[in-house]
Amino acid sequence: MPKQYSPTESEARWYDFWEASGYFAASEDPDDHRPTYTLAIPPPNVTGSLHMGHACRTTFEDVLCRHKRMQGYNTLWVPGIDHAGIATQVVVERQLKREGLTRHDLGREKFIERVWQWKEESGGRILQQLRKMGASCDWPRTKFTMDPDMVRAVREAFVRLYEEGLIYRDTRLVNWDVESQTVLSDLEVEQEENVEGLMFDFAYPLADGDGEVVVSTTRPETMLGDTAVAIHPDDERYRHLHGKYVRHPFVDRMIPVILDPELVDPEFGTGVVKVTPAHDQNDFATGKRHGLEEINILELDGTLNENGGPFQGLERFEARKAVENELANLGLARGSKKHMMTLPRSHRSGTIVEPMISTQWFVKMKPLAAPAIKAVEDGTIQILPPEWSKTYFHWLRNIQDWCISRQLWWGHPIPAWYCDNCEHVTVAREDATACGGCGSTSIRQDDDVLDTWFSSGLWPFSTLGWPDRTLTLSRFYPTQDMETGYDILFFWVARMIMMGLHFMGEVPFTRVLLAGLVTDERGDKMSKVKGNVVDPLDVIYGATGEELIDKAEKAGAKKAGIKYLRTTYPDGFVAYGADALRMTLLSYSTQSRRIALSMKRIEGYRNFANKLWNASRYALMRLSDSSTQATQQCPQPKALANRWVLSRLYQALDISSTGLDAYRLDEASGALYHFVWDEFCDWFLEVSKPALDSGDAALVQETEATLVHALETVLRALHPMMPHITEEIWQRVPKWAEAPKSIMISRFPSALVDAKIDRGAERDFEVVQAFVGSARTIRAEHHVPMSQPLKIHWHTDDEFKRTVLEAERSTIESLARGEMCFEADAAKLNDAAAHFDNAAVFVNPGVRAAVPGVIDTEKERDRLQRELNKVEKELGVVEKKLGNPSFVERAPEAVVEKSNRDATELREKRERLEVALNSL
RNA sequence: GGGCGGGUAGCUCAGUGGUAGAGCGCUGGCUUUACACGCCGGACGUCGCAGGUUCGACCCCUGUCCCGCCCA
Repeated sequence: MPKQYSPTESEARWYDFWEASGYFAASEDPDDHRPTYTLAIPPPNVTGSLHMGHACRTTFEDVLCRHKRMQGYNTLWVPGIDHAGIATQVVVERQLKREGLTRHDLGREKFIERVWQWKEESGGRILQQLRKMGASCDWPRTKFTMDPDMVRAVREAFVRLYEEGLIYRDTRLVNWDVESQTVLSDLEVEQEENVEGLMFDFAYPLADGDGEVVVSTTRPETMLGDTAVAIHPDDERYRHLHGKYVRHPFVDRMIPVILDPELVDPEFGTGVVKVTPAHDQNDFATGKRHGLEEINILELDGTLNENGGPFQGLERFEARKAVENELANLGLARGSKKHMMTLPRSHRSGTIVEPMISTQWFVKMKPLAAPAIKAVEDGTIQILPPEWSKTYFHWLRNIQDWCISRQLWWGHPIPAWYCDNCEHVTVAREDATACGGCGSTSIRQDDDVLDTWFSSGLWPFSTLGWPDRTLTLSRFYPTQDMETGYDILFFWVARMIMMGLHFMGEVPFTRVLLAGLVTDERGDKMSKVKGNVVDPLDVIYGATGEELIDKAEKAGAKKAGIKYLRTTYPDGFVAYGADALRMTLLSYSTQSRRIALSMKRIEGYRNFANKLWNASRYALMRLSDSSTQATQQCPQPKALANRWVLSRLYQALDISSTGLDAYRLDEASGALYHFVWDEFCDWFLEVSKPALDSGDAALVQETEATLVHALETVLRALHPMMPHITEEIWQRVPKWAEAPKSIMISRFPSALVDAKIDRGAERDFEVVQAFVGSARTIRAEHHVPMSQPLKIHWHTDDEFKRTVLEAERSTIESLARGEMCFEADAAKLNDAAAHFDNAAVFVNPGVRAAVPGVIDTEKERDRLQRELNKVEKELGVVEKKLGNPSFVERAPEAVVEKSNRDATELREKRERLEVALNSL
């Protein structure tokens, strides 16, 4: 085994081995009666390429699946990809653009063919990348949301909802993306806040006689669609306008003055509001209340239509300018001022969204939402972290109907056909050939496709065979955990719950785990433009600084982004490996919403992997000449260090299991990390050296048994988190005869068995650790080289401690590099200076020692003074507490008792230190 | 405007009603034959601010200021 663990080759080798061995596959065997554990992957976009968000989710999900699998569950992790409507269409359109073509040049059919072709070639690359993370998905079951069986599920869902009256077609004000030329759901619109805009004032002349009313708007061009001006009914200033009309200056239209207490805030602006029902949410509602005409002024591409009068054909922002100028020419402009506002932008294209009147398909949400609310209220579904339940409830309780049609070509076509001869709309599972109303064959299918999230909403059951009642479905549905980012709680999670309850009559999963968003080290969102995207594959395989910059530039990073990259990662990354990345991401997996990924932290876990590797090297070297094998039963050693390490091992396993069960993967991984490094390596391996060299056959045997058991066990416990390196090592560990072929199908170490926690051993070993620690401090402070052994004169009045220290003498002498010498006469240590030449002293609870021949008086004085200060400070706190009568009266007895013990111990220590200081 | 989350060591983050923790960084030393991706030491925090509850608060409550996110 080489000195350094190199992950790259090893990870690939073991991954291939697992996959080829079929270990990722869930069992369909009817005689397999193991409980099931199912987790459906949040299907990444087919256009996607692995980013830290995926890496993070994949790691959590893989840990959960591997853990359950090792615990004996028939585990199914369903992989898949999402067709991602707009995102994909945009990618392919961009390709066409490079060839000088648009999708219209190809036509719908050819275009869709082209998308499929692209999907076959490069789509789904992300699934290969998930493998690099170690994902143990059941790959042969991979689903694509446009696969034929998914199409069937989507159609079934649509038709059923339609038949139940939950899907309807209606004219609404929708969010129109003029660039992508499609409607967007409310969730797909982002609000850009605090944009400085211009509030423009202009006057409408009264139709009869003199006078005018002044209105304000940030979108002057919309006045072309105004069909009313509104005032508050109680506004005395405008009482004279009741029942009057104003004249539109550009189009021949009389506009009524209406009274509306809901729309108008008399305090705001002039107290008069222009009403454009076809292009503003509030105005639309107002229009409905007053029966106003809805005049659409825009073409689908954002230019003005025939209702724009003289402005027809202008692009919307040009039209804005032109309207302003023309109003000024007519003397109707009344000035403008800066105004902070919020702009609605398209999630995808980034363009400013226009509210437009349009006929679209909707899903009635209230009836679907009610059971979904209940499921979380009554605990059928648990959301973690629990704070998110509030957000979930708030959204569902105020839910609006869901606009599901999209004016795209790529997606699930809406299974609705319109008849040329009658009004009937035919909605059918199979492609319709004739009108369901009049039988005419002159029908055409709806041009639109469904919102991508419509198919994703069915994911937990469509992937298992629905609408057929398959065995797979009955066996693996409902799934258990749904792990995903909180950013799609509404988009996806809530909709899956609603759809699952509606179509399956059962929740799709019982627990929702919401992970935070991965950001760069500064806490900024990763974005290609900012150049701060850390590619998980670069972390796994390494990349030079130039490669990082090159990649960022190609992705369109701005100068500042490149600069950030250059200064933050000048040397790029070495190959840290997937296991190190996984551990890092796990260590962040807390309640926090932000995961500011730090490269140094990844390096730390890479070092941990190496530590584990070298500890194993040591263990295997030491075992090489012996027949010792790992056993499934815990050995029963006699030596203190052996008993201690096993006790600590099972303690760590307990914490780790508790963490896993509570989805606190940071705690689960942390417990094992600290056990391996701080206890197994730093103490146990060091103690094992003299033990294995002792020549005492019994001691050697039990130490070997303990060593291999602890190593083999902790490897299994670590496997869900660091699958590759644990397999690499585990394969080399000598094991019991019927050991499985892979660690990933071995049994997860069961946590706590009380008998294995050895309190006595832990307490005794702590005495040893304290003694060794003190001796080491003296050596370090006085710069005594390792080549110079210490002589440690010690004394204790505590029989137990004396027994322990005597028994562990050889261990301590080896660890501290010194010779222990018990002084029966305690007085000698009280006045160490008189009895030992140039002695440094240390004080442990109940134990004192003098180390002659090392002293540098100044340094010793410093060290003792520092220690004394610390003791006095602590003692001050404790004494103050004990001096408070209400504390003694009211605090729990155990707390008071402990304080008393602490005080006694501290006083003794203070006294010893003072004596030592004075004798210097 | 409403809601949610966060403000703890230089940095990134844990944390508990009973004397503040980790990793990295900093710092002193060390070829201790598993590991320098290491070992042994050391320094470093009035736990955002102000009140309150409590014998005791970083932790609970109220207010307040910053930062971030979501919704309108």
